[in-house]
Amino acid sequence: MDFIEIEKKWQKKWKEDKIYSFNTARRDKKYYTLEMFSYPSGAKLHVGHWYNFGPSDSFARFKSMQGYEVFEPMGFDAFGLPAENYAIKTGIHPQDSTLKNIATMEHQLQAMGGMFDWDYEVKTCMPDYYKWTQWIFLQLYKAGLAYRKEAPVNWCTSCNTVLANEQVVDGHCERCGSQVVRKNLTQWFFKITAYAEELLRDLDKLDWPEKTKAMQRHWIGKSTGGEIEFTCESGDTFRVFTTRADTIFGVSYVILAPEHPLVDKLTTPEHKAEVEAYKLACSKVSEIDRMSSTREKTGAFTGAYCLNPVNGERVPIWIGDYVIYSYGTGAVMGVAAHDERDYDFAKKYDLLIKRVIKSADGSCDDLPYCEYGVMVNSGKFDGMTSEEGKVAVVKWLEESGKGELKTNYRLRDWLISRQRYWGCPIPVIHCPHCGEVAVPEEDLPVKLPYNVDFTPDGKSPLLKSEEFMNCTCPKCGAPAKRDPDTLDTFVCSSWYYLRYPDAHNDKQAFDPEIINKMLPVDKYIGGAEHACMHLLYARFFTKALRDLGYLKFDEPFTSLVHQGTILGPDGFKMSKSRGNVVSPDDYVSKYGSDAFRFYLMFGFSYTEGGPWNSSGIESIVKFLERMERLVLKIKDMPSSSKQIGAAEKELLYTLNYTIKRVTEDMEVFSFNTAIARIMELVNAMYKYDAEKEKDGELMKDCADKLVLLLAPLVPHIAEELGSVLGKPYPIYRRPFPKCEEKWLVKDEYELAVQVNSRIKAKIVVPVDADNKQIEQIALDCNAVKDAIGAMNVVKVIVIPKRLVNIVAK
RNA sequence: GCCGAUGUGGCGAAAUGGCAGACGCAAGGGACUUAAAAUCCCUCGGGGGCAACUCCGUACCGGUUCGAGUCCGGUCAUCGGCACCA
Repeated sequence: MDFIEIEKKWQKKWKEDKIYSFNTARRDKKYYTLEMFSYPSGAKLHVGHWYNFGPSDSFARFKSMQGYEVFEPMGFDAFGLPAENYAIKTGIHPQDSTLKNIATMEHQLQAMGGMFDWDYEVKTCMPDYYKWTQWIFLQLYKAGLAYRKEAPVNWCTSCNTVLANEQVVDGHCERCGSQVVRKNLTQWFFKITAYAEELLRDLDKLDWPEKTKAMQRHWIGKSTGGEIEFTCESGDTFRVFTTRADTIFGVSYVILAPEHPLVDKLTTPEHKAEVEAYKLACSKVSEIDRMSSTREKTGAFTGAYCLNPVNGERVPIWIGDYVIYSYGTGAVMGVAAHDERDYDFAKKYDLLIKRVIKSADGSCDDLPYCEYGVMVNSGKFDGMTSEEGKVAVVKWLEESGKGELKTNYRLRDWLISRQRYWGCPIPVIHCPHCGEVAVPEEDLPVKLPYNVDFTPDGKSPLLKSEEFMNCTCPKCGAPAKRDPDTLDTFVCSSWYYLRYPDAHNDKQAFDPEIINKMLPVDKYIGGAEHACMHLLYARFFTKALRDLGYLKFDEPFTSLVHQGTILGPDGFKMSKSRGNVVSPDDYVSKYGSDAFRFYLMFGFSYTEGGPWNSSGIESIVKFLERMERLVLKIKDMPSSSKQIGAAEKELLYTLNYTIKRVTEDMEVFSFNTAIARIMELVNAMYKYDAEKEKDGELMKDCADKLVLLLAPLVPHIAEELGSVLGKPYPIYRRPFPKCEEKWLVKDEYELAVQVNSRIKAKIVVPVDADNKQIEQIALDCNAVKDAIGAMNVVKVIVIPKRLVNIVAK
């Protein structure tokens, strides 16, 4: 069989017959399978795309054969930084390169032979899509979920431009090598923190990998404690967040983040120079480095003091880079005796270390003592446990308005504005009279202009486009300016799954009636690297749009699977710079798309991935040919039938066992074991074929079922074989074989007998034997008797279907 | 650094706490063939033994259990994420 030829043949026919069109009349049987859409940064599909889409498509076909009306759309996440950088380097416009890449990828995806329904394709960079991205932004804006505030960006002083984290290498600009600093700009945010609690709580109802849920939980980072107000000698106040209010009598100093707005005000003239120098140094250190717990703690004294609200002690105010402005209140109290970091800091700068917690049993007197214990040197709280004290202290402070119990989240609001060209324009107008004004919905989309100078020179590229920037205020009609920033591409990808089922609606982002039937997504498949960002943002969008009345469900993705990563043959992540990139095209053109996806499914554990190794693909081709020879041979057999004997029973057992296991394995994306079972079936059929007398009818039934089992995995080959056998077309609409349990029932089975956990014998027992009988058969066995010898049997453990373990001494 | 994961033959990998290595690849041997390819059959973790058999073996150290690749504690190594790559 020429795989390449039959793939062409069936793809042509499938396309002509439009067999993969989603049947909207069967929405009640819908199964929405979604693969994370691709980013068209390279011109071609890479192995990772194949590994995501090929097996997922096989899963979708499996669901289809189970009677579901499968919805499997495809599209492109088309805005983003790489296209812009490519343009800066080559002069090719991002729109041109992106659309060209998309065209190539569409072509390749079609050659893959997936059951994607292209009628629902979306491309996020097209106005008919981003119009609705802007509309959603406006809905969130009107609901108070989008706002502006100052936030730091990576800034290259030489290129005079904002840099993405990936463009910063060891604190220096990847393009020109100069030092990168952090600089504050006014930026747009989505208030995802308003949903922190629900985003955390609803994780419990999702069928997602536990590790992904754990990562989101940590990312959201809920902690309960108290917010406590300190008053400075200058009269200014600030708040600290602490989970250990029980240690407050031991405060040795407080630390503000270097970016804290009070710093400039509080710093005394004699400390000004030192503080300024320290702030500058901090602006050059990345946040990841700042959070490192092994890095030496540094700080600078402001010269100012505040008062400890519980005992009026005079406390020095420092700044230090281990305090992050965006987390909590951007200020912490330092309790040197009971916190590692604070202890190191106090030792280094020779600050007060005062013990206020003792271990409950007095067993540990070393400092720092970071465990819970009993309060001492704490006035009226002496003797109270930490657990009680951390609440009691805050409640006491609450009476004087100086404290409150508070739940804090590590989760920060989502920074969505980018000072870049290739993204979705933000639909806001800045009017000198009216201030911030939302673009009226009827004026959407705010189109991204084509002719824009996007070379980096310190300004948002759109700022340099007169045609784009100048407009009139929708409220007062005065000349006004558009917002020059574009949206983070994660905004575009946070709702595409809502657009797919109603992709061509030009009146609305989506028809609520349709999507409330089509969503949530039943199976979402994509990389684990999205665990915290994309997957959290999409959940946030769903919840926000639900609260705005558009959606009737709480979560976008009921069930989630992460495919693993295919690494280069050297075991490292594929990258051009390493030169270890494997191109799927070479294999696909040589062996065909079926063989290639079959190999991807057989050679790796789907959720693990691993280093690429091409040696197995030839063997896959051999297997497919061996299977084909068998089917064709059976086709020409006489249809004689015969009394069911031992050989037939064995074949029927293997057939039905295979069906059962393949069904279970496909359900959980265990493609490699499903294929292993199918290989066993083929081996069993060959074995039966060697019998002198055989049942032609049985063989034909086996062959038909074999082809059906293979249909999701190698769709073109199965379609061809199905057609050769004279079976109905298309094969993916035929029911998946069902296991007939009666053939799995055996009269007896073998199990192992251990003596002191070492296998000594194999015994055969009747299938209905109870534990007592099994025990007796085991003890009667000669090999077991020899092994026990003169010892006494202490205990016999019988695990039916598994083994017997005899404990003897 | 923090968070999450992974570690099993020469290789890809299987194993609801129950016979480690299913299914394949590679390798070796054999059949068919004038020959080759293709195909088919057998062997295939390591040590010891003529053999029956026996000992060791799932990164490393320890623990729980009749029984641990699997559970618990610790160590090492590798990978993913850490908020402007997506």
